[in-house]
Amino acid sequence: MPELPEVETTRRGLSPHLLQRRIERIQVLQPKLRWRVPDTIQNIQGATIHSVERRAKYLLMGTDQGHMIWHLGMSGSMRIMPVAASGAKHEHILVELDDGNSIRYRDPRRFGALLYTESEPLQHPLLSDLGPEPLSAGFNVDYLHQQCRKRSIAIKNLIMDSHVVVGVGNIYACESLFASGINPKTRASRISRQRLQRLVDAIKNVLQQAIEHGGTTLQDFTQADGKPGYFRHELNVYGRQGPCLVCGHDLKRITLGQRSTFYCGHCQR
DNA sequence: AAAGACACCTGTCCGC
DNA sequence: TGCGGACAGGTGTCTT
Repeated sequence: MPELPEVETTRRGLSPHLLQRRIERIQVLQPKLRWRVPDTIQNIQGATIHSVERRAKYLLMGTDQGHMIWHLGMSGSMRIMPVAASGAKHEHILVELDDGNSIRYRDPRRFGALLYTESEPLQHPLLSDLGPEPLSAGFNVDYLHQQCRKRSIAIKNLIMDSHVVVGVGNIYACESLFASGINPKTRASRISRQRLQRLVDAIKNVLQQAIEHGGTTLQDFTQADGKPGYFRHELNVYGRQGPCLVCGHDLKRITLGQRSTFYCGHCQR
């Protein structure tokens, strides 16, 4: 579920509640996530949180006793709640802080993760081979053009490949391609540099707008304070059927890379 | 090396 | 009301 804007929204919501807080206790109620939560996570008990960062869709919490690496998978969310608050269904991990608050990690489908490392988290095998951040200067038309050379895959699949660029999931891939007028099935190598420039701009724009709206809530996602994200109302093609909002032709729904893909056959060529 | 299929898990929705 | 099937925001790993 959560794509980059939802993870960034979560990071921004959590950060002021966590910085300089001491971790009193970690309760792992359900260790079976994407990977089993390591027992070494308990090493972090008593540590003080000094950073809350994001890389791709991973949330990184740094302490003086190692780093927590979180992933929200398809259905994960994290909230700040009083330690005394009763638990909700599918709340798998509770991190109790020294101010009476706690982080509540909830993830019905359990595709998410909590890992622990005492090394530099960016060196972790899961993070070390990732492509550039989409909102960074390193993600530009020169880079994308280079990545598209000799690639026969559909452009949508390419921009969803985290080795090419991180953070672009199914919703924002569809929306970015609509905004740049590119058919999602187009083979990457056959798109002109000029159109790739439009795509780069669209990806940055869509992600930035989504962050400003607090992300997209379809079912599970909540911000750290429990509110949903409001970008859903801004979606032009994802999850829609019927007439295109721009030209009025019927929107199409196909499957690409085993993911539902929404687009307008008239606006996107 | 690249591309595609599959697995992991639970909940929801739709048709019968 | 119940049941079966399709589908859902991700991504590492395995097979072609």
